[in-house]
Amino acid sequence: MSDSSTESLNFIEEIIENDLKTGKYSQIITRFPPEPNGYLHLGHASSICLNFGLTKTFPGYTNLRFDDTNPSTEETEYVDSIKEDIKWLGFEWKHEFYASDYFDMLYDFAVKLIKNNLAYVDDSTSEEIAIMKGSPVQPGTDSPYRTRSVEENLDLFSRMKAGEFADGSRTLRAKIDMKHTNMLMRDPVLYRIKKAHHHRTGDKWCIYPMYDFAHGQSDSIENISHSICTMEFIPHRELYDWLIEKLEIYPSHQYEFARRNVNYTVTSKRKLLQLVTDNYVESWDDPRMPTISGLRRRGYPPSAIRNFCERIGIGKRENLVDIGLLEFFVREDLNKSASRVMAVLEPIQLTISNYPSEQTELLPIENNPEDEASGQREVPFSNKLWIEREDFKEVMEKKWFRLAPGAMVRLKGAYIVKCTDFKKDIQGNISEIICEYIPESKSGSDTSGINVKGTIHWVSQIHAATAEVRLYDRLFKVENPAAEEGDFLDYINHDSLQIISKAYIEPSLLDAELGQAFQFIRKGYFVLDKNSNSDKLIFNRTVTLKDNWAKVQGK
RNA sequence: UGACCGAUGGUGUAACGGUAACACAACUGUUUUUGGUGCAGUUUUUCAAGGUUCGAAUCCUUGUCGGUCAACCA
Repeated sequence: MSDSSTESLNFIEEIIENDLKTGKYSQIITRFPPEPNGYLHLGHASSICLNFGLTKTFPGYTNLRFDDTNPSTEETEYVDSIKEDIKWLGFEWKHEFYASDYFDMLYDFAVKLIKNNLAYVDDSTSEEIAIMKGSPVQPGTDSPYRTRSVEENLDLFSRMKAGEFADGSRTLRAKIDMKHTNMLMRDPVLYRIKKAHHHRTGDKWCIYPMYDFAHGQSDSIENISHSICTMEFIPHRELYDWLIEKLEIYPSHQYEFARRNVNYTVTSKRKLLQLVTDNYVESWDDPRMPTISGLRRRGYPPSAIRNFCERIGIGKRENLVDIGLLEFFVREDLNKSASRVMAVLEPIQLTISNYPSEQTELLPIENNPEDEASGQREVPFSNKLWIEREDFKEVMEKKWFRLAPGAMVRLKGAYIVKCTDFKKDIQGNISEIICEYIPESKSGSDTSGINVKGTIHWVSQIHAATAEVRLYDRLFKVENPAAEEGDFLDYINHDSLQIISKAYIEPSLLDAELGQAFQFIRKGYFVLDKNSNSDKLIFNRTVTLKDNWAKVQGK
C-alpha cells in the first residue's frame, strides 16, 4: 500500500480524521463482516482494503466478524476460505468474532425491548406481514397481534425459543410505526423460528435474529466506532440507530459507500454460485472468476489488488470500474518481479542450415532486465528450434519486423538469422522455415555490425520440455452483464478459456514452483497452476503484455 | 404517487467559496536484443436553469437524469 500521508482523504477518512481531532475517539475500531455463505470477490477486496486500511493509517484495529445468523446457507468451508483470502491480501484482524457468539446477549436484548413494550410476537404468516407492510407509496397497517400484553409477549417469545412452535409460525417484531416512510421502520421482524443446524451453535437455537437485530448489536458489543457498509444499507441506518438508542448500548455509527463494480464481470454471490454449479467455470477458484481465490490462481499479486482498490478509491455514486486498471497494476508489479523465460505456444520449426546439426551451445540470458540482481541463466541452443508461427510471414510487409523470406531477426539472446527459404506441407500450410545464422552476431559479442528491428523468442527442439498452457479471456462479452436485457448467462464469452495442450518451454521451467511468476517473453505473464505435477506442467496466463503491434494491425 | 442517495474528461477519484487536478485509457515522438519496460509530450472535464457572492464544481432553489427501498436474506 502506498504512503497516503500526502494524498487527499476520501470522505470516510475525513470523518475519522475529524472524529479524532475533536476528541470524539482516541482510536477507531472497524470490522469486516462477511457472511460465510460464499467466496470473497473483488467487491469484498475493496471493503477489506478500506476497513483494514483505515486502521493502518489511523490508531485502532479491525475485527473479522462472521455474520452467521442464517444457518441454512452458511458453512465452515466458507469461513476457512474467507480467512485465507484476507491473510493472502495482506491484512491481519485483531479479533475473530462471530455474530453467533452473541446469540445469548441478543436474546436478552429482545427481552428488554418486549419489557419496554417496543416489540411483540406476531402470529401472522409472512404473506400477511407482507400485505400489512404496504408499499413505498402506501402506508402499512397494524398487525392484529400488535397490542398483545407484555406478559403474553414474554411468554410467547420464551416458548418460541423453547421450540414449541413450528418454523415460520411466529416472529418477533419491533413496535415502531406502520406508516413510516421508511419501509424498514414498519415493525421490522427481529427474530424468526428456524429449526436448523448452525455451523457453530449446533442445535442449541431454533430462533435466529435477523440482520437488523444482529449486525448493529454486534457492532455495539465490539465497540465498533465506524461501521462501514455499502449504500443499499442506507435505509437500515435509521433502524440501526433506533435499536441502539432503545437498547441503550454503545453507539456505533454506520457509514455507507457505493459498492465498486468492475466491467466484464459479475460480483453477486448468487450469480457467481450459478457459474460454478452450472459448470460455466470449473470452480470458485477458476482463474476466470473475480473471486480472490480465482485471482490468486490466475497469478494476480495481492499488491496489485491492493493498489487497485487504493487507486479507485471510494465514493457514493454509481460506478463501473475498468478491469484494465487492475490489469495495469498486475503488469506493473509483475514487470518488476517476474523472471523472463522463453516458451513457444504455437510452434513451427526453424532450421538453421549453416549451424552444425550435432552442435549445442549454452547461452547466458538475463533473467529480468528490470532487476539486475536477478542474474542470468543458461539456455541451450541448437540448429533446430521452435519459434512462434505468427512470427513468420510468407511475404514481406511494410513495418513487419519479424521473419519473412529475405528478412533478418535476432533470436533472443542468440544469433541474428536470415530467412532463406520455407517449406509447405501437402495442405499448403507452412511447415518449416529455413534460415542462415550470422556466426559473428552472437549475443554479447556481436561484431557483425548488423542492426535488426525485430527480436523473437525460441526454444531448442532437442532440449525443449512441454507444458499445457491455459489462456484466459474475460468471462463476459459485455461490460455490464447484470444490467443487460435477459439472463446474464446469455452474455457469457464461450471462448474465455483456450487450452494449448502442448507448448514448448525452455528446460529451466522444469524447476518452476507454485506461485512463482514468469514472463513468457513477448507472450505475457504466466504462473504454474495448482493442478500441475511433475508429469504434466500447467501454466495459467495471468495477463498478456501490452501489444502495440496488435493495435497497429487492428487499424 | 412517497422516502432516501447521487450527478466533475472515455473510466475511476480529487479540488473543503479563490487558476479544475491525479491515475488509467487514447494519441505523438523517443529509447530498447521483449512491437514489453522506460522517457518526453498531446487530446479530453464540472447535468440544466435561476439565485447568493467581488468570486461557485463547491452554498441555496427548482428541474432533469440515474440508483435504492415493499425477504421470516445479508
